[in-house]
Order: sequence, then C-alpha cells, then structure tokens
Amino acid sequence: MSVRAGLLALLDAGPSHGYQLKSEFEAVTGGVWVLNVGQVYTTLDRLCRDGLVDVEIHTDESGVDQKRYAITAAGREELGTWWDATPGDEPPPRDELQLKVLMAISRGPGHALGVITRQRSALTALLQQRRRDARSASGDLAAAVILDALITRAEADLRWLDLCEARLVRLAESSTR
Amino acid sequence: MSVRAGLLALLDAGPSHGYQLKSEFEAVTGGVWVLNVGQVYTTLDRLCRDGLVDVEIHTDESGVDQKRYAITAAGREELGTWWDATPGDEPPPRDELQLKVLMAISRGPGHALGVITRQRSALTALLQQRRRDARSASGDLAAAVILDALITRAEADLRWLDLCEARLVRLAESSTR
DNA sequence: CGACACATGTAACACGTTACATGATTTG
DNA sequence: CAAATCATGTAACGTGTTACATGTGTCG
Repeated sequence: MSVRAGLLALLDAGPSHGYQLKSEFEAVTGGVWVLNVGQVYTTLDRLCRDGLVDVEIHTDESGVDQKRYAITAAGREELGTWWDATPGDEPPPRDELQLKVLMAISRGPGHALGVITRQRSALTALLQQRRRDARSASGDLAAAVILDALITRAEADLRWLDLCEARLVRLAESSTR
Repeated sequence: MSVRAGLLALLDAGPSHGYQLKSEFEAVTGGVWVLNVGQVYTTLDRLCRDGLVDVEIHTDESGVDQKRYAITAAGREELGTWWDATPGDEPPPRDELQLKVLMAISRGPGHALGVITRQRSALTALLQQRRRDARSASGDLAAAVILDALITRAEADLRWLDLCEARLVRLAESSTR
C-alpha cells in the first residue's frame, strides 16, 4: 500500500501528473526509494478505478495534452484513515533479516551463529556507509530524516543480533552443563 | 519472497506436506507471523513450477493420500544464496511509519509534528504490550527471539521519532530567528 | 544531430492474500 | 453427534515491478 498511499498523500497537496509525482515521491523520500515511472501510472489507474482520484486532460498553452490527477473527497477520506492508522492493529510486516535468523535457529544453533555473524558484519558495513551518506546529506531534510531512520534501524538490528547470539550461547552453556 | 524462502528453508530440514509446513512456519516465527494455509499451497505450486521443490504422493498405511514436498538440488542452491544474501545490495524496503513521517514533513512541519506525536503514543503502547508478551513467552525460544526483535525495533523507531521532532523544532527555531 | 530529460502508457508477471469448497479424523 | 483439527486445493483479486513502445522538447 506504500506507493498507493504515498501518491495519495502527494496529490493532497494539489493536482499533478504522473511524471511529476514520480519525481516528488523520490524527492520526498530523499532518493532512497526509487520508483519506476510505469508503476506510478498503473497505481494512478487503480486509484481512479477506486474513485480516490480524478483525471482531467489539461491542454497547456503549447497545445500539448497532459493528464492531471486530482484527489477526490473519497480519496481524502482514505488518506485521513491512513494518517491515523497505527501499527499494533496488524501483525508486524515480515522482515527478511528476522525471518532468516528465526529459520536459522530452527535449523540448529550452529547454523544460526554462522548466519548471525555474517549478517552482523554486512550490517556493520552498511551502517558505516550510511553514516557517511548522512554526513554528506545534511543539507537535504528529507534525506537526513530517512538516513536517520535507516541508521537507527541498523543499530537496532545489530543490537538484536547480539541479543540472539547471547541467547544461543546461554542455551548452549546450560545444556552442556 | 518471505513465504517462499521460509518454506524452502523448512523443507531443507526434510520433506513435509502443506499443512505441516504452515504449522512449522508459525511455530518457528513464534506465532507472530500467521500464514493462511491456502497460501502455503499456492507458494508450493510456484516452487514446483520453478523446479525448486518436488512433489511425491505418499500413500500412508491407512490408504490416505498425502502429498510430500521435497527440496531439489536447485532449491538448495537458491536457499544457499538466500542465507548468504545481505541488505545493502538492494534499496531498503519501504516502511509504513517512515513513509508516513516523510510525507507528513513534505506537507509541512505542523502536520508532521502531529503525526509524530500520534505515532509515538501508539508505538509506546505497543512497546509496553510487547514487553509484557516477552515476559510471558520466556519459555519459547522462537517467541522470545522475535519479540526481542520487535521490541528493539520499536525502541529504535521511538528514538527516530524523537530525532525527527528535534530536527523539525531546530528548523522552526532557525527560521523564526 | 544525438543524447537526455520530460511525459504517457501497456502487457506481463511475481508474490501475497483471502474466501470458498471438500473431505477425513479425532475428541469432548 | 457435533465441533475442532487435520489436510488439500482453487479462483479471484490486490499490489509491486519491470520491460517495452512511443513521442516531445531541449541543450550541447
């Protein structure tokens, strides 16, 4: 629902056309979430189909046809429920790293420790890269904010990997003794 | 790809059938990620189609037909690349909370502060709930591990919301002065 | 002129998800 | 016996994603 909701949110600031929406989406997300233009059009079609958005052909001065998409009342209502929605109502989204570690644990502690070690070193590298990115992106608010998010998450995931390892080690010790 | 990879990982421990796989998936993920049985069968079909899994009709003692799915060599190879895959190769998955805050910021700091406040209070409640869940799930390793993950993430998200707020406040101050 | 950004779209496919239908077996 | 659990599956739909086709305008 992310693309859908994102486009709806952008359209709430005023009518726009497909290509523009793609650029705005990428600008707002600090260039981190790239969008294939095609997807903007397919998603806009679906929003029209659902009555959340209206299309209007807007012939500009030079006689070129451009489609302008505008949010409808129904669209504004759905957007409102999106703003207000909070996690906790639904099961947390499945996460690749979490799933991988859980599956590894079910395969046996040995396998799990290997996976944890590898993921940790990759995550550490990624974290450093993102800290560098953050330093060079301090001018752009959107980029700074999303990089904050990615960094905070990566730090949390690293802490979690440590916790998992500790749990596994403790388990191994208690079963050996 | 989560369900697909998860089933493949479970099948790597030995052949099994659909219903069993559903139960195992839920057990391994501490009951946090519920799976509709139907999806197991559709996903297994697709794994067969792609040659990663073989089906074999296994007639048990009482004459009841059961299908047993087994991972193939190709399946083991794909699973291997899954274990080794790390983030950083791909753009981070789009996250609902992150997107919401970014979109809110693009709508204006006022709107963003409201969204942040509301999400923070919901997240705080969710975090407390999960800490309670964690205390009562200490016996089940899988549940304990996934709850660790959800708790660590929630804490990180809360910190991030604070960071966002601080950035917005700083921005407002510097523009007023 | 050629490359590049702007601009619109379609067809095809992937995965996730649910609702529904069907039947056997087990258990209170 | 009735309800729950075990067990298998299909049809339909939703979103995300890409590859491709097409055309205009602009700038070096």
